[in-house]
Amino acid sequence: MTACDDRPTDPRVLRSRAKMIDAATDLLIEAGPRAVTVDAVSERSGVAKSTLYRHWDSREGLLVDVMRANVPDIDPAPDGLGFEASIRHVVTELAAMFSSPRWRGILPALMMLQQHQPELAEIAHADHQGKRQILDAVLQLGVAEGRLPADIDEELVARQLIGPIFFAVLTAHPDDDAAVDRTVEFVLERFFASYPG
Amino acid sequence: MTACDDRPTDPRVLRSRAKMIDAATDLLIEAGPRAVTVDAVSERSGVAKSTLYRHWDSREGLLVDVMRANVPDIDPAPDGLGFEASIRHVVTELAAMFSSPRWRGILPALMMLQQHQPELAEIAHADHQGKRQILDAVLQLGVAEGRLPADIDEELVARQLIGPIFFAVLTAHPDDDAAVDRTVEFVLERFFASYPG
DNA sequence: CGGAAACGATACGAAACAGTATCGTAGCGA
DNA sequence: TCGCTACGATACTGTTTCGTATCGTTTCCG
Repeated sequence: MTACDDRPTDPRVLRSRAKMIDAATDLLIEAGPRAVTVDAVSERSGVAKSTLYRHWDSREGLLVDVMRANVPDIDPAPDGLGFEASIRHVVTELAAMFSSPRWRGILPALMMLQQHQPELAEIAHADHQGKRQILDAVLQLGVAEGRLPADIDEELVARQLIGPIFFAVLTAHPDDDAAVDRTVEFVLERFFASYPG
Repeated sequence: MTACDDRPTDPRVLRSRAKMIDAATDLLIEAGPRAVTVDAVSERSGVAKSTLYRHWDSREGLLVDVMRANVPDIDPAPDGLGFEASIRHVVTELAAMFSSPRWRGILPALMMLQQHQPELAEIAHADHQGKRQILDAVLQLGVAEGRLPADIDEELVARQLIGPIFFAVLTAHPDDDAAVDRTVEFVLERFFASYPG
């Protein structure tokens, strides 16, 4: 008997929960958080409203789990790849994450809602930290290889690498996917130019 | 008799309009766009609901004008300042804009709402273009001074300069104002390092 | 197979919200 | 001062939305 095994294993629970989160996610992407109403989620998912309230005690709670379920993961850089290839890998991975239509549709809502909902702010912050950890590992690899100064400020470098891509995604027209690719190339080019090997 | 002088000059119109936009702005900043309801704006502003519908034909229209009224202006770089001082000026100005509590409270809402409201997307785009024009002028000054290559891609450089600041504002904790300042310094430092004079 | 738990369907209440309508009042400008 | 226009107050309709309650049915799991 394992401790803390309070995860639901009943397939009925998992099924209905997944259906509702999927429906809510679709609504969120299609028409924004305003469209994620209890009735709309119930209708779209085919799950009864009463069931929804058996899983969450309010609409807010559902929205929190919708965000949690959609925060994307990225692959950390494989071991033994070397600094330059590793950082290329991570930045490219991050750019792909930001460019994915799914996350593009959700991220702005998360950025806004987190302002007035501490629970969502935590999710956003945890996501941020998770990605930072992966990037920091690569930067430390750069230090170990003597390519980066030992006293490098990882936070500032992270902003320098991710900021332009983040900015491009939130401002560029949705059809202009090439913009992000160009930005990635430019960012990396300038990064290596300023920390020459 | 000037043509196209259809701007309302009646002080009553200007007064009530300003009151409503102010109230709506406060609500938007305090609790997000969901809180900007017709009744709430009416109550908070002290202006009757019927008057609100004399000015706008829907809640959406009001929200559009709220955004329009709050898009911040920045000072363009003064003439004769030279390239390096000019770009410092513009980037600092942009950072101050992003850091202002007012715009910090509104920008995320604009970023989100623009996804499903073309009118707001236009406002965001026009704002972006306006700032870009100011920055581009400074970059062209750099080209004229021989500090930047003539074939410089202004869009990419703009993202490089603004992206990290934008990112810092939307992710950093609201109380950490110093983070933006550090980012500005770092961005400029690296910019001048990679385009040495 | 049989009990327990989850689900579906639906109805319901209360409040919020958008938008309309009416009418008397107040303020502006000519 | 006088007419026109904007405004305030308020009531009202219809819809949306949240959240609760009930009860018969299905589904899982031991």
